[in-house]
Amino acid sequence: MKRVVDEQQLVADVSDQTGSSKRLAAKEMHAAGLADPSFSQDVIDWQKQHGRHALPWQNTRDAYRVWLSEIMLQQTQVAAVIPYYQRFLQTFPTVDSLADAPSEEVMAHWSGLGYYSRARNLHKCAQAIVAQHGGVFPSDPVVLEELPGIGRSTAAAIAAFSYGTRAAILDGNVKRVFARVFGVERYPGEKAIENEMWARAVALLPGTGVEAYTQGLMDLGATLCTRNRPSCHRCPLAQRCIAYATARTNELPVRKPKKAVPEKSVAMLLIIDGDQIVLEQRPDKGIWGGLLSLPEMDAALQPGNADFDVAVTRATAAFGVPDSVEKLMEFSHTFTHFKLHVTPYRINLAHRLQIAGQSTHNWYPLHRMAAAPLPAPIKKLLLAVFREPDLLSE
DNA sequence: GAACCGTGGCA
DNA sequence: TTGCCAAGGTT
Repeated sequence: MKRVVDEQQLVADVSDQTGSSKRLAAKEMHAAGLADPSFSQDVIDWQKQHGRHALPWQNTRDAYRVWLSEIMLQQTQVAAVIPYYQRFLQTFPTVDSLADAPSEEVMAHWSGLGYYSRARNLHKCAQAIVAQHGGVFPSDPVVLEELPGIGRSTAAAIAAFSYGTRAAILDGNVKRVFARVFGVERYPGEKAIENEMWARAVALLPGTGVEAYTQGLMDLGATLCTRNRPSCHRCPLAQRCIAYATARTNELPVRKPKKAVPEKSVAMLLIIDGDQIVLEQRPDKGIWGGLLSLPEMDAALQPGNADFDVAVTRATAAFGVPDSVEKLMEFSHTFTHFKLHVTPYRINLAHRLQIAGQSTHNWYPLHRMAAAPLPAPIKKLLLAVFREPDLLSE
């Protein structure tokens, strides 16, 4: 009798999009009938036979390696991560070595991978593991989730792969698989839909074998249940998939509602003296946070304009007297949420000042560009200027 | 809830 | 070429 009451309460909890009863609701969903042991069994059987078993971060229970891979793989595809993961691990083989490393070296090893707050949080997290956990990653996802850069899904993945802890992930792969299998008709980014998916993720967990199950869900999403042209004929879940049964794999999951992206413009200065160039440290907040980049200027200023000359003089004052200013080829870089137009100027100095600039601006030798913690498009620009300076002149 | 935070690949 | 997307987390 009480069970019936609980289930009715559960329905209320699930439809209630606010409040702190989400996880309780997720557990209750199990009793409500979302559980289905054959689901996890099908995933596990498929993973063992057809899943991926040779990725660089697999076949280990070293929580440091698992953690590193999970952070790198956030919003990033496997193929892009592999070379970064291998270089990173070679330089920082243990959590202690990473915790002790200088920030600039950590950022340099992340340069080009994007979402740089991940690298800063990674460094902070390594130091927290050493300082607060004796250098050992916790096996409890609730404890892991307290660490910087680790959310609910990443905590579960680390705990499952490192320690076999029975915890549910909910990443882009799982959302896509669930949206199709269960015929979810609304955008999975919506909070209510995401809560519903978390409830399913928890209810569908296997009693044992959470490692193969978790890896299987990821592998299904990455190799069969892809965004375009999914390979349903090879999918172990096809016979229970609503999208497949109704020929709607192309419509599910529902796409994120798109919005117009704003555009910004900026001028960047290549202040050059011999084989050295001025770089500035960007603040942690904002785009390219924590990386080195070029000094910037208002893009509205144009050469020949007096204000332009004033701005250039001011920007270079700490480093020397400008001799020539040459406009280089403009380029654009599109981010997830805005488009940036860049006008680079090459400035040669007539007189290099000996005094050091502020600590945020420093001379860098050109031969160190490739190893510097620079944003990808800026590194590309500087390497191009260094190798083929004439190609970029206007 | 919504905005913010990168980059490279691919259709 | 442009648009869309990929093993999310933080503010």
